[in-house]
Amino acid sequence: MLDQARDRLAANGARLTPVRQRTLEILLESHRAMGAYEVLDRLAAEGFGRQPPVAYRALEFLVEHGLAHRLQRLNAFAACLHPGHDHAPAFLICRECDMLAELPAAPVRDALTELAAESGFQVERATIEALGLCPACADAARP
Amino acid sequence: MLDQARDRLAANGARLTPVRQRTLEILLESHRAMGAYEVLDRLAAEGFGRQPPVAYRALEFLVEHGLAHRLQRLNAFAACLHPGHDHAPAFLICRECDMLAELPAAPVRDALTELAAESGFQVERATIEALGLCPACADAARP
DNA sequence: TTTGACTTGTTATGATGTAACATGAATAAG
DNA sequence: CTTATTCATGTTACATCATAACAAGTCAAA
Repeated sequence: MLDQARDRLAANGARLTPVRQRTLEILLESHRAMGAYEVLDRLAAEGFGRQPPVAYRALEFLVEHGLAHRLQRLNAFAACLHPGHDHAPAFLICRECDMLAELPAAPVRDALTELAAESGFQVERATIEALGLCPACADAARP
Repeated sequence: MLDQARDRLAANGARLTPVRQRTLEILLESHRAMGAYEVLDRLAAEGFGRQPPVAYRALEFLVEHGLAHRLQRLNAFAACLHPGHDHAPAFLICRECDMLAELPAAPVRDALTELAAESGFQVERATIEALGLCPACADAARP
């Protein structure tokens, strides 16, 4: 896995330095979603730097090169535009103006639940969010 | 909209107090995704408390009662289990053990992109994450 | 009208993330 | 080989997001 990673990086002119490699190893070994500070603790314990940017930079690098993923958690709020029905919509968030749209996403959600069930995973809550351009900002961006 | 909200709450034995109502109004007026501290600034400027819990409590209340949504952002990392193909999988995250699974989600993603396109929204990146129980933890939970 | 549940506010702290700068290592140009 | 340049790593300091624990006030019902 590491050799494979090194090759991919070399092809892109990027290097798998010690911190980066160790960071990747830590993620691979854990097989879990890890917070940046958890990774940082491990790195620091092994003699690497103990300040947040050390971990964040290594992680960002791995994500940039397709060797790791960044997962999500809570961070912003918006009024529900269609209260009343028990709904769990998908969100469209404009990266320019932060405009928010809610999309009925029951089919998408059901597909996901079913797909997960095939591997024995019980979905309790699903997050479906898209980042992109709303019609207005897409128009404004066009010449 | 507010009357409707008040009715819904009354039916549940919950009250739309001034802070809560104003918080909902702020979200509704903005039509955007807002950070909790942004909401807090508005509340404080209007004579409500100026400490974080004031906003977080009101927001949490609205979310609990289906009047607002909580959106997401970056917060955790995991090794990519299938590097190489240009892929943007869905994630299954076990809430018990943080185990992570990647699911090929191209169909789900395409459905979302198409659905969004119907309202003129251009999807650039989509986040599909499910929280629930992995098979092992589901077994452990069973008696 | 007093009890008890709930609401609002506070202080304090924890958790997450980034900007800006100094130093050191690797690579490429001469 | 040596120098110049780029890239990596580490630091300090700070910005942003979130919650725990407690005190005081409000409201409805017994």
